[in-house]
Amino acid sequence: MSKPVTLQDMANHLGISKVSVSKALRGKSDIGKATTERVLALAIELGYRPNLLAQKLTSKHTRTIGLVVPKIAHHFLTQAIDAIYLSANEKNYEIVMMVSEENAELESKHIETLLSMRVDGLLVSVTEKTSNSDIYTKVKKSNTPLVFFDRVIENLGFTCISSADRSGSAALVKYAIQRGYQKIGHLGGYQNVSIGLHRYEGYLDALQEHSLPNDPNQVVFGGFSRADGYAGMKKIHQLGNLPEILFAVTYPVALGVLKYARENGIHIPNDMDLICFGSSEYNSFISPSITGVTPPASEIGRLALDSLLQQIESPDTIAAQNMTVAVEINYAETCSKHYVKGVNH
Amino acid sequence: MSKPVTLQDMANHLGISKVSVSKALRGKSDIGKATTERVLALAIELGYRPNLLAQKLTSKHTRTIGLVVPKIAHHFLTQAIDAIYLSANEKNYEIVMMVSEENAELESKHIETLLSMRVDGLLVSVTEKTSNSDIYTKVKKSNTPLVFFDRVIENLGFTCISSADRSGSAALVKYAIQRGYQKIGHLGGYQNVSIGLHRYEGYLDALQEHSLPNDPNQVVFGGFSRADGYAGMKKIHQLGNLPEILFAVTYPVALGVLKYARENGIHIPNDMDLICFGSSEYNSFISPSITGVTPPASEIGRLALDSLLQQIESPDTIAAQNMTVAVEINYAETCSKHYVKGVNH
DNA sequence: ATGAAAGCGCTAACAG
DNA sequence: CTGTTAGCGCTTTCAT
Repeated sequence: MSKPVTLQDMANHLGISKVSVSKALRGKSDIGKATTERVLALAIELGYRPNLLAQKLTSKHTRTIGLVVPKIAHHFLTQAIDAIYLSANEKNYEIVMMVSEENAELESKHIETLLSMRVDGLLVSVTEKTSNSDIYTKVKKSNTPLVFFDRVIENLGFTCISSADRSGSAALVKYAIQRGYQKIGHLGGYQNVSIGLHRYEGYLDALQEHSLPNDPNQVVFGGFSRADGYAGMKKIHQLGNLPEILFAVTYPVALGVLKYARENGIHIPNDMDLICFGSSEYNSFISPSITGVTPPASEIGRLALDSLLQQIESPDTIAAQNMTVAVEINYAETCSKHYVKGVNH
Repeated sequence: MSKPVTLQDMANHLGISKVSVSKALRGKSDIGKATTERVLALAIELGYRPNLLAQKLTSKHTRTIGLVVPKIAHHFLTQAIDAIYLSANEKNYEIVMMVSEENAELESKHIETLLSMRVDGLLVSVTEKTSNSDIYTKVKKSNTPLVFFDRVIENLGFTCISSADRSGSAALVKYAIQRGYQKIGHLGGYQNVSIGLHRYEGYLDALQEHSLPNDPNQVVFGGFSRADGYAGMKKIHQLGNLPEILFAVTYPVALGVLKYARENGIHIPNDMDLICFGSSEYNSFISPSITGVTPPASEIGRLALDSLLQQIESPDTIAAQNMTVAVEINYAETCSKHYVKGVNH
């Protein structure tokens, strides 16, 4: 194992001190031009590679930011992560990503590790089950800036960047109502998770605004995965009395609904129609393609990073600003059964 | 900014030396039980968090492995990455992932950075365009173990783990032939990329085995994305003379074909049929769902990591073993037009 | 323009 | 059982 070349090695070669080598390498103006050039040449010749660990140990900032996500095989997150990496790269920050696998304990452990690595800041999207916020208290104590994105925890004193879950859901459901649907069901997410709660609230807002009854029998809560959608739809089916249209809390949940429906002879959109919060890059290929509201994942990722960097680089500016990013309805094959004059797009 | 607690801080508090604190924290047996407990208690009280940078600088291994991928929003890679993270976590290694964005220069830069971080090993899937292998020569010189996975570069002396691109493609195309298709086209990938080349070779193998002519007019090469599939299909269409079935080098390419076909009144599978290498978790929802061959992404990820860790942990064992993982045909709606007795599954 | 000294936080080696 | 010394590779400060 050929040991990596160090500053001292180069200093020995050139018969100068390692301090001079260090300075030359960093182009400090107080080193002779000739010396600088000799150093640079030798560095290339020897394949010198600075030891980032040592550098970071020395300097007070690490230019590293920690990213914690519940999983990566998830359309929204994948896109957001992509944007974060891209953006970080431009700004010369390194990202260390850890995956919590929807496991709250692992999430804590990862955050601890990241703090131990002395990251300059943290970007986190919480698990479905995070309830205990001890770890976040620790983060606060450590004085490390943190920004929540997508699945956020409010009121902990950290910036939260998420999609306009409530107003977006309301807009979507209102659209369905205008389209002529009256009996609207909801397959909701866990209510202790921000997106679960807010999307449900938006659903209620829309019903209320149009003075439609809120029938608890038309609402089932569960998780955010395809399996949850399947199970939820099963419940609704077994209750008898299908809604005219069902609002699913996420795209995977909607797919689960589609699957259950297909297997049980429920025709979508004829027997029951479907809308959801979220989408997929493959939506236009899916049959029926699902009308829904799409959160701007990349933008959320980028905003979260920007906000974090701002907090890192100018810690004295104003405190945490929450931010909500508008969503857009994207029209597809579902939710188009009832044509209503003037509302068709 | 409250400075993090250090060993020295704790030593001062307790009136002992920092070495004792360090030992106590790590449960070394040569420290008194009483002292150990006092240290542990204080550590919790003060919220001591070891500085990983310092630890890693000291110890010769960092238990960190670098992962370089061309992008993350890609079904296969997403799954493989997932498996790698999961597996690494179990084995107590940290993953530092960097995204090359299909950019060879960025790829080199990332690898340099990772080497500077003194990762114990590297896992890389190369970009579509990687041609210059200088950086890999440097990696060799640095004596850092590296394993290529999925998109690999052979003959550089590194272990390569990939799916059985050639035999899998051949098997798929042979299946189509048995099914009765004769005029088989190919939308191939760049031939300087391992998967592009091998899948094309497999296609040729199948034709040859069945003594079918290899008509260059039925083959178009390009990239691996949906846009490439769209463009490729356009070319084939403009050539007139559609194949009976088209073998697409990747799933996204197949989707591009689907899109072009839909927009141009070509009905799949009636006017032309389609098969591809790869799949998506959404395939069963897509219309028509595409018959193809699915590489075991998770397994490849896991194998790559295992192989790397083995090289890291016992460097003296035998050299790089390439490995190819068998793929399975997954039957869907395409490639089922010609029913042939005894071949239907 | 150059370098000696000190220190970042931690651990290994050796003494006592 | 506990502590001293030395050093990981680098940078900052302060002489020269």
